[in-house]
Amino acid sequence: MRQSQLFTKTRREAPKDEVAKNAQLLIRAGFIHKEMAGAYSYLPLGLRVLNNVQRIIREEMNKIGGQELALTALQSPAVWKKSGRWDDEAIDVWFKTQLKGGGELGLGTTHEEPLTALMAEYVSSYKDLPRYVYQFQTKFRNELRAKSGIMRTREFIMKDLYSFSRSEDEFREFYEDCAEAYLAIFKRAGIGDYTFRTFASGGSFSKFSDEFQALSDAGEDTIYLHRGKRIAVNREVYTDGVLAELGISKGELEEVKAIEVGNIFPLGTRFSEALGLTFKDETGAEKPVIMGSYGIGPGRLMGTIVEILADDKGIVWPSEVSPFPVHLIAIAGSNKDVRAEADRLYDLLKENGIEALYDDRDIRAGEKFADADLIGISTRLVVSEKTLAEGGVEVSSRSEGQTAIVPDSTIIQHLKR
RNA sequence: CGGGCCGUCGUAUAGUGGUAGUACGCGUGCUUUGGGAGCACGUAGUCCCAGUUCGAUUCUGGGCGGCCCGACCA
Repeated sequence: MRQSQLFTKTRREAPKDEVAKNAQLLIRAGFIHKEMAGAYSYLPLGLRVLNNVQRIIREEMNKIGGQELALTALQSPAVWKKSGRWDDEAIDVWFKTQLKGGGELGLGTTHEEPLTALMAEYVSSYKDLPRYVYQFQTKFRNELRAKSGIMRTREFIMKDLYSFSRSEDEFREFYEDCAEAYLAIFKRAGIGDYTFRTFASGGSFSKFSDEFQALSDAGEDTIYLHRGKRIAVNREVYTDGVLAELGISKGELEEVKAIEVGNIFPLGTRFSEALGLTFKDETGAEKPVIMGSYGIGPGRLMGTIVEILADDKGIVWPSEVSPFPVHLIAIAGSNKDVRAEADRLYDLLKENGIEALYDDRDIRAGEKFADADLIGISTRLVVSEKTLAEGGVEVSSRSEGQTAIVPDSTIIQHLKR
């Protein structure tokens, strides 16, 4: 896309009401727009990143047998009353409203109840299991305090997958598969080196759960980390008993701040029993389905990437999530040859299926470079009088910085490598 | 929900009980053109409602909104 046509603009300064690095940079670069506290719109560049994050997650979920669907955000109280979670005592972040004709309605905070009820219509035999179902859905949570930019908002998209298994062993097997898939996701999203599977509390549903914690001072959580063994423990379950179980001791652990980018946990039969999701086993006995729940917030993951990888000049997107694979910059001034060569290159990239953000604007070089650094597209191509004279294109990566002149006859090969 | 701080052009800031200033942005023109250019002219603002006052952007009260710390966070 031609940058001259992009409706967003970069800003030199961050708005004073944002302190979080992720929000400051994403707003300055034109990726997001704050509508109100805890609610951000995604602008063209931001949406492209969000879609890339979701694509990675979708691919990895499909690999382990996930089936995608989309449940509604509007929630009927009926199913929640069955599980006892309609009560504000049970879930205090409900956004509730009324129908015109009378009757209550909730905006989904999570989707265990409706999906369990839905599955009950289709699952009746052991032959119908196991099943793994997920969605990307907007969640609404009336947080007392939204904070940290896009990390903790009142409206956000969540990938939530639910597993439906016949036995504890079958559940366990998928649980571990999913943990592996999560690590693959965070690796592809560029924060693999910083992200650790972390032993955590199971809250009200089970004894334990696993969080995926990305090391960052911007994090809300404190974890105790054994880097060598890549084992981590959330502070909330940092007890001698847990450490003994994991075979580690306090002395070998470091205390670090981290962002929870994913969480997987067993649900047992808590919801299947409440909502009548059962199956008949081989002997004809009726049994409740064993469930698990697996969440990742794509928006929070996007914010985490910014928090961890950004430098003093701006955002640094890993190639798989970069809004465009290539940022093509023309330093033309009034030189028509440079302009023509940049146009030609832009078309060439397009013909080869490489989408570029093409900075064809009539502004000075310094401003283009500053904007490119801020926006953070992973690969930069520069065309100028200098590169024209050298018979090539200047290529550099946002993360590493060094530049190289690549002959324009081999540029496509070079980029596809 | 407890505590604290804060609302001034689009953005960031200064200032005042009596005509609201600066920078960036935006517009026009000329010059400039590989790291956020220069000059000139122009554009645009005191969150809302009361109260005090001759007069409130400034003081007082209320409202709305925002941020931070804590609590909370399947």
